[in-house]
Amino acid sequence: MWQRHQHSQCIKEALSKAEQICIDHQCRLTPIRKKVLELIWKSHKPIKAYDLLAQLSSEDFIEKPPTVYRALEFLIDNNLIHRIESQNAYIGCNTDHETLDSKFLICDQCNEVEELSEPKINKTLSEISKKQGFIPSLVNVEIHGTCSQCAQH
Amino acid sequence: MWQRHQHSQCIKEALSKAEQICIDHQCRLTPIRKKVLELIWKSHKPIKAYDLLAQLSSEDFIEKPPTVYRALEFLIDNNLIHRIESQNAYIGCNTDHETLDSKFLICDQCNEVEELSEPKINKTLSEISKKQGFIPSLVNVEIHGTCSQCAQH
DNA sequence: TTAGTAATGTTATAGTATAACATTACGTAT
DNA sequence: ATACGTAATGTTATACTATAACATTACTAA
Ligand SMILES: [Zn+2]
Ligand SMILES: [Zn+2]
Ligand SMILES: [Zn+2]
Ligand SMILES: [Zn+2]
Repeated sequence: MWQRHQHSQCIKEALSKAEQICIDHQCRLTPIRKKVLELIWKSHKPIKAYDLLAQLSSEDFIEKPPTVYRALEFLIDNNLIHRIESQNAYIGCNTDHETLDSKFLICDQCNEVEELSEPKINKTLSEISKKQGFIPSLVNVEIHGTCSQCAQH
Repeated sequence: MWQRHQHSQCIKEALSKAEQICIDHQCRLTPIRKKVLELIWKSHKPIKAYDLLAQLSSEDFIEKPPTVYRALEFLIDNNLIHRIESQNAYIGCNTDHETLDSKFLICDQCNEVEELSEPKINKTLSEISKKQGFIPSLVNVEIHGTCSQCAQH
């Protein structure tokens, strides 16, 4: 799914994107929010709220559930991360969003997740919604299966 | 989303479909499973596991979580119901499935849910998966928004 | 029968998330 | 600088969702 890559670069980019978005949205990337975002970006696999909690507590951060859930909520609201509904887990956002949508390929073998940004999906879904007189505000697509890496082995 | 209709008909159809599927799949629609399916079909809104539990306990059924979760698992495995991931809730299946997919329009106003069966969605998603070398096994689509009924008011 | 499997009963606990209220930090107007 | 309002975090408690593990019962088919 992902070629091996300098992953620290991903984190750096995610953080600077976050800084920019916070400027645009007039909100603050506080230490907790930043730390949670970093932890989430440590891999391309979804991470669970209580795993984040555990990692936070091993550093100098408060380790109570509301802390991490608030940070997650903030990051989700600003499209910096997404929730993988089928796993109760969270992953960094890898695309730019014009609409509220999150669309993923989820490998059930290696558990890596890739975000899809094909406008064609949104277009198809939006057309079908309209045909039913339904006005969509938020789209979530989760496709489980086997990624190309895992399929080769 | 739904025209007013004789809803008892929905339940009847759901039950007879379930009977048939159990014959085909060589499994049993036991009293508990049947009761849970009926309770789910009482509306076109998703229902939560613990709400089912409460309703079961008011009748002569055992009211422990494993009971209802087992019934839900059975019904899901046989494509008789689906789980709405964004709500931790369950709803009756309204379509015939060739593949493992569940696709829904979810009205955030009235909370009614309509299952989509457009093959076009599956086709689009499957094409895009393939382009990435991804082999899909299960698709979940949840579109939140406002249904046509609610949009008129 | 009887053995094997499927389904359910039962107890306990794991895992996920939020309510409610107190406190602190920050931005801004005076 | 001070005071004020708001945003963010701290804290405690609890609600909500789901499964593990093992015992018992029901069904099926030699
Ligand atoms: Zn994204
Ligand atoms: Zn994989
Ligand atoms: Zn269905
Ligand atoms: Zn509606």
